[in-house]
Amino acid sequence: MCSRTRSRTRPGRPRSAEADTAILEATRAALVELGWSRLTMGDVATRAGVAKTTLYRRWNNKNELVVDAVAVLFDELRLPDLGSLQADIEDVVLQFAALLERPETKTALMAVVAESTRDEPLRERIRTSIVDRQKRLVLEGRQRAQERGELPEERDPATVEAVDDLIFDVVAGAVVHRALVSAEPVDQAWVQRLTALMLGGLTAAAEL
Amino acid sequence: MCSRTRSRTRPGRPRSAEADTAILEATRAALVELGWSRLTMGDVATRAGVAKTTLYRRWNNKNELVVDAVAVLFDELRLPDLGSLQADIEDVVLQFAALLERPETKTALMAVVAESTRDEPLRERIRTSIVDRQKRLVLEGRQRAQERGELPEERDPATVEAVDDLIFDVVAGAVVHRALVSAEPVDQAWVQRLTALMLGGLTAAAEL
Amino acid sequence: MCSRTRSRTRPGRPRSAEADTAILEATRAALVELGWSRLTMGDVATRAGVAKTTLYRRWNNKNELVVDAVAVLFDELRLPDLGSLQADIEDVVLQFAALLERPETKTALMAVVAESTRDEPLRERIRTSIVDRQKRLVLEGRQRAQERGELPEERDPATVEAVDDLIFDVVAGAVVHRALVSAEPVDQAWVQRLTALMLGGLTAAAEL
Amino acid sequence: MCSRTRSRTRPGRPRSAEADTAILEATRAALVELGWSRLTMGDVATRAGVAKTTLYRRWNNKNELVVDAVAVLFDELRLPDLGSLQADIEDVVLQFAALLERPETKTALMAVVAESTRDEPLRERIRTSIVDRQKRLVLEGRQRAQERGELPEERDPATVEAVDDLIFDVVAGAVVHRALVSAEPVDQAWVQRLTALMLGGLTAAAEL
DNA sequence: TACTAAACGAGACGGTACGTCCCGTCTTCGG
DNA sequence: CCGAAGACGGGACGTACCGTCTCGTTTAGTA
Repeated sequence: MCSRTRSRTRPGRPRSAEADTAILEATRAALVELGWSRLTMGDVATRAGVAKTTLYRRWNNKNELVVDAVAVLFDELRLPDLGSLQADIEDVVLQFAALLERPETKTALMAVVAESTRDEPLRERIRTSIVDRQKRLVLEGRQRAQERGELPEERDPATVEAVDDLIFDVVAGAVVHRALVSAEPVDQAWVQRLTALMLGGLTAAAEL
Repeated sequence: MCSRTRSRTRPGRPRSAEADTAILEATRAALVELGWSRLTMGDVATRAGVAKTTLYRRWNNKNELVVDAVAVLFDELRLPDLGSLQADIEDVVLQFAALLERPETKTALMAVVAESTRDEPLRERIRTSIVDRQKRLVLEGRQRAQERGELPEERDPATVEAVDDLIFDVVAGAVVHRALVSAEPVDQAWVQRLTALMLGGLTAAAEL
Repeated sequence: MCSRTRSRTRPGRPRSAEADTAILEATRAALVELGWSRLTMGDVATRAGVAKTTLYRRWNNKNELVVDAVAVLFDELRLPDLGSLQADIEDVVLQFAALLERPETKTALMAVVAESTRDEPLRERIRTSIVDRQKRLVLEGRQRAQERGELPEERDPATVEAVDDLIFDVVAGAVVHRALVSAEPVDQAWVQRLTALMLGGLTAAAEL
Repeated sequence: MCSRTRSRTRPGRPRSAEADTAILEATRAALVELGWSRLTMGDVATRAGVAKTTLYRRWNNKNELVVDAVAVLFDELRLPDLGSLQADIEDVVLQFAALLERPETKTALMAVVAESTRDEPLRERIRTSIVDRQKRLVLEGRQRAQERGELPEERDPATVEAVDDLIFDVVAGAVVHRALVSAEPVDQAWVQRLTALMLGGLTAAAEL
């Protein structure tokens, strides 16, 4: 009945919380300096002042470690309230672009996604640690826009979710593609065009 | 007669053309079976019935080899003429999605893009071998739509190019993101929504 | 009354005697199954149902543990009284050979001796736990033979000790070398030859 | 018919002979400094200016490497001709004792013998590389002694071999046991006693 | 009966070496 | 000069144990 039942305190020496944070910080530092492919577990361990075994006790491989190390950066994204949906979106897209410019994300993100095509647990970890967590931005933005009357209310919840997902893929995908594949700057002008295209599409679709 | 002749037929044994195609095929086969990260140069050489030296004589490293092996697949994309822009786009997007579903592209594409963030020559090779070659689809589609009157004529060439680039990043980015990051199916329904969003946005923008 | 009492019964929980015997038994079992080099402290601890800490509280390292685990086996050697020195020696040599055939001694003995060449405390432990304890057999045998008149009395105690030591090294060394280095069977015929050689040499020497 | 049939010249780059000798020398140096148990493959490779893989390409493990490194030292043993069998034996036993005192053999020999109890290929390697090669000393000694008339001729070849083997085990075993187990000096006095014991035994046995 | 102090199990820790895999280069021979 | 074969120096991998440590939990004798 009381909560003491489940795994009160595990026997043995508890894991060091300091080690966790030191490792994640070291991983980000190594990503900045070396990039994904030159990052090694041994180097991360040395930077963190930790034994290699301590890394492997917590993460099965380099990919999962890097996902966790990078995931936290995405939580910094904030949807501002600048008065209009267009402005809010432009701001958060620029935040996202700035994040993708950081060397620790730029190289790591694509690499783990590439690996995830062959690694189901990794894909799941990416989804829960990064993707799903950032969908909140789309959800928030749409809800606020509807309250403001900038977007029409859509009743069918399945349609709502489908549109949210579409927006997420379009915005995130376009920014990533622009930044990493096309290797062109994600500047204010481009962001304005992207946002206009998308909002135009949304309202046009709603009027049908 | 002049000294240029030596470049016409160099002395010694000429390079085997068969080796080239065997290597690229072997690379694709290895990608299918092993994925990017487990693919090794030695394995490709063995599959191709070729010595490792022969690989390195033609490509500097694994990344460039894989780009060349995969690039040719993208040339299969064709913009059909189904009568309406909407239908044409939906068709080519589905072709692109099918291409991304193939294991040899799925795993390789993101990986080389990831590497390219730290490797300028590789980025250049990706751009010329893959990216720029596929922009033709956007160009073709827009021109044909304008001829049909489905899209308004835009006079300023800089704007034209900017919009073409935007469309390319949006469509390619969205599909890639949907397929590889969100790991959701790129099915007819989703493609219709994407196309509608985009065309809606384009016409809305043009009316301003 | 005086402060020496604290050494009689130390405060705190006393060490478990069961643990001691369980550990030594587990060590022998592990030697049988795995041999010296694959035996690990963690494995012994698990077999004994004991924590690794408990091992290290009692023995400084693997070598000392193994010496203690094996030493007790040597105490089983008994010099029988079969009526003649030749017969007595043959019997005890065969006992010794049988002991060396057991997998827990075969693999462990040479290994700890090898380690002892670089580890003075270990050498001392081997000497006191094994070597010196078995010299009793030579001493007993010689004394009994002299009482029986099978060997002449030697007066000089230094010579006596030197000869005892020589016999010990010759017999033990020959058996070990035959069994482990030459890897030939220590059978009745060989033991007879060895014993005859030695007794012949001893009487020949005494006649000089 | 011609000798070219068997493996004339294998394809590919041939193995470096310099690497072989450098590795064996480095192994002996490491044995001197570190002893058997602290010797590591990586360290040997570094000393030899060679990659670890080069070691593993030639030897399966540390044990086999050490056997080969040490074996050559035993070939230095020479049976001198000092006029009498007793003197010859004493001399070669002292050579053997001196060899066993060298740090590279002292620690390594027992260790590989210990390992060989669980490793049949290793035992075979020890036998062919070391043991059988040194039996020549016994053979030579006996033959010369018979020519000189110091030992009676024995006709039965099986008996001859059995006695040769016995002598080998007795002498080698006694010296090793004295030096490494008893850890007492193998000095002139002790060697004289050992030789006398053995020769006495041999002649006594022959007279029966 | 409670206190105290050591022993206990469990298991995380920093560290070292392992033996393997692959890299990209080189050295040989034969075509 | 090309190509196969394969050895080379190098570097990272992920694993296995080492011997130590830090927990919370017994288990005595003592107060």
